[in-house]
Amino acid sequence: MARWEPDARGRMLSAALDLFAEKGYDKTTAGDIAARAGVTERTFFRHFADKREVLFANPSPLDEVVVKAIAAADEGATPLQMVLGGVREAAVGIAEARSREQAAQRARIIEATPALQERELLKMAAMTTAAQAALAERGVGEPTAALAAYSAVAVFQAAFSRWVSGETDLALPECVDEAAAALRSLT
Amino acid sequence: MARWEPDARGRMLSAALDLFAEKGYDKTTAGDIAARAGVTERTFFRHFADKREVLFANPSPLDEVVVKAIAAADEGATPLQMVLGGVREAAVGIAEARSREQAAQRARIIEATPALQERELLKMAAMTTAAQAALAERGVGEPTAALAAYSAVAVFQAAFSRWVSGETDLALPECVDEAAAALRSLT
DNA sequence: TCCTCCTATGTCAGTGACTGACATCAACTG
DNA sequence: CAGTTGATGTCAGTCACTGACATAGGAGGA
Repeated sequence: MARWEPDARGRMLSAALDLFAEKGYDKTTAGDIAARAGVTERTFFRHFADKREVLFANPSPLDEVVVKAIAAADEGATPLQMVLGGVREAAVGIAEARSREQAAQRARIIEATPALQERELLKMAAMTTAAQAALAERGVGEPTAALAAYSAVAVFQAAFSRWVSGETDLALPECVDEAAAALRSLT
Repeated sequence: MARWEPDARGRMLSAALDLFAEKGYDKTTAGDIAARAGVTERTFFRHFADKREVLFANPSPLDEVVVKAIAAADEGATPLQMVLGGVREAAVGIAEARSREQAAQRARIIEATPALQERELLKMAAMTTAAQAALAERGVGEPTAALAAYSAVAVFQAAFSRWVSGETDLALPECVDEAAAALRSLT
């Protein structure tokens, strides 16, 4: 028999979600999460760099997915198409990992907490920077790369918030397509 | 004679800048800043909501400037022109309040510290949201308002980073014009 | 002039996020 | 079977921040 119950990380992940939904992020201490997961606070901080990260821990970070997709994109594609393709794949990954309801609950928690919004913005900025670098790798020049990355991330955010809102029956990747079309129709 | 030296806030502001530049943000405690300014830590937190805010405390927040400019914009202007006008005025305000060297030092500190990047992103997001709302007030419809606000803020960021980089002799407002032109030339 | 309220600050105790150092012990490895 | 490893526990410590209460100039009125 193992010395400890397996999957401490998974238990902490769901304990955190539950507690944040029950009491709110601010009123939940790291110790609360650890206790519900049956570990100590110290163990919590060994798995997550800080309390916020428990909400942003992804098995396959979006940056990586986007970067790989850009590297693998068709030669003939425009820069914007390359990033949008990457963003779409990230969307597929998210939809596989979480149900819409789970994503919505997470979004509600983040929306209620400025500290979490900051972290989300940082992740999005990281995605933008990564996409920009990946475009550069493909030979895209500088004003274009930045703008394309920035716009595609904007599309992703718009699509995600629409998907989560429940105003549409579309799946997340289709929401990305829809938002990308909206972007095109502005030029 | 006054009970305390006047302008405690101003002293804390410059003490913070100095210490961050000397030792770095992380190794500077709120108590250090307070001590150098000749006040107590408690007083520091009465003036600034948190340690990061000391770097983001603006006499006239950018949001307000942008919102006012959008409200006062010409009837005939396009949404993007309205926001760009607001962003340009914000640029004028910044250039009046700080020298380029001061802005560059601040930018260096922020760039070295993820926690500060998060806060900056939050401020930019707030500016975007405010601009979006101001556009709505002027009757601009929804997909357009969001995109225009988002793009104009992107222009602002590009302009600011170019101004601070020292690669150009242009003043900040002219950098905004330049970045806006670059945006136009993409469509 | 004296009294009173107001305001900016000081003082102090407390909570919670995180960190470093060290101990423990099942499981693996040879 | 002895040694090593890895995930965890334990504990003490630092620092960001907060609430409650005390203090004393200064402004304004009686």
